[in-house]
Amino acid sequence: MKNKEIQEKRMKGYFIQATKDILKGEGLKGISVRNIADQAGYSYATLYNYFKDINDLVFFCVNDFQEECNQFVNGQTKKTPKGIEKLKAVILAYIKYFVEYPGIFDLFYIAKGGYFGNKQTIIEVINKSLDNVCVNEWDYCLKHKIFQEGTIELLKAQLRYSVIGLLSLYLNRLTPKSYTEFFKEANILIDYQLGLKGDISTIDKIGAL
Amino acid sequence: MKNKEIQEKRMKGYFIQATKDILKGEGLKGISVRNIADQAGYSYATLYNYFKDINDLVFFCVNDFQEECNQFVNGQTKKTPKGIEKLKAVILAYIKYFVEYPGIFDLFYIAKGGYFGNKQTIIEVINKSLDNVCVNEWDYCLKHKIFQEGTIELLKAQLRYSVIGLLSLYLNRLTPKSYTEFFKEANILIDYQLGLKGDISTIDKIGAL
DNA sequence: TTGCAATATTAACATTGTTAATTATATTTG
DNA sequence: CAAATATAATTAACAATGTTAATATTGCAA
Repeated sequence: MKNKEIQEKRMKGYFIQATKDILKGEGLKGISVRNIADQAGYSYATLYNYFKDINDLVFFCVNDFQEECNQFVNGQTKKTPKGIEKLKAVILAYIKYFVEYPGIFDLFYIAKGGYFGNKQTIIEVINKSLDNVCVNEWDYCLKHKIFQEGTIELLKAQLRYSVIGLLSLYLNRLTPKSYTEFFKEANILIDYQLGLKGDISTIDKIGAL
Repeated sequence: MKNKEIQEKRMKGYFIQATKDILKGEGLKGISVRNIADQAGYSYATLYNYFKDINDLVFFCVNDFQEECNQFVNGQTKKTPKGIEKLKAVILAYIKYFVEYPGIFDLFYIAKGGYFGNKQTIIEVINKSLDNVCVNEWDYCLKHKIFQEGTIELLKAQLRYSVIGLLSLYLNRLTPKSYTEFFKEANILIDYQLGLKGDISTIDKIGAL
């Protein structure tokens, strides 16, 4: 009974790994049952012994990618000293992660979840994705009274939405046209929202500076 | 020679109308060559006599929908007196339009443009979509010095991105779960960004209130 | 080793976009 | 007006997709 479970987990792992590789490489458009099965070294129908359908499989990757994203952001920002500037650096690193892997952005924010009303946990992960990456920084801001608690909630929401929108337009609509422009736009936006670069935005922030 | 053009335009119109009807009804997932052709009263292959491929056809709808959106917003807000409150009302109406027609949101912001590097004009329409809807209000704000010019550009960008992000999460990920919650969230967000509801956000806005 | 249960594979189907071959329609010309 | 030609629409066909059913293979217990 235990062996069975181990083997099943292993098999699932092969398919999930194959799916992740494809997503990071070719992106969502490279995803197909046959492609995944090929990459995993099995026949396409075998996949259906372990996953209800292809969406079931694909959305298994979300947790892993969120974890990877966290580590990526950590690596990029661990030397940055705590504070608003670090918060900004974390958000920019988060953005960079998805620019590097647009397929993962599609998976998180673009692909239709459709009928995974059951997979509420995965939706939760996606919804809290940016907050999750920033959690330590927000805590720091709260502890050091850089922002008021209510303001933090507003900023979280605002950043969550605008980061998604920014990435959507860039990855989907090539607007701005170059990465340089895009990155500058991201900087301006975050600076403005966090009250950096002389553009003092809220009374909270006036107190903080 | 002229007849030919008229007829061709008419034929294109039939397919475009069919596509628009499907997008407004079933949404993007209802779009298929055979479905469109059925609705238009022709065979599926006939479509290829008038459009290079299905994307070519679909993206023809963008202009019409943007126009329709403008009128929708106008109808919803024409009695609102000019000023920041009207700007807010316009943005909310814009959001409502896409909630009513999620398929159009998909078309504008979610569907992959992929290889329409040529269709730059359409990307432009999409990118300027919200600015376009708000143009009169921004003019009013500028003329009446409600915001400084630089601030307006920042606010435009910020609103553009966050509205797209907000709609993405709601329409794609059912977050927030109910329309009521979603609408409240939208209100809070816009209030905060525009400095309404006592949450004075920028020095500009302090001057304006 | 034989028989059974679990698992993997091939075959098959329906649906997609797209192209080629064919038929029907319109237009031009004698 | 009738025949020839050009134009436009349709059907047939193909490759790729997701998914299921039928078949083959494997691993294990008696």
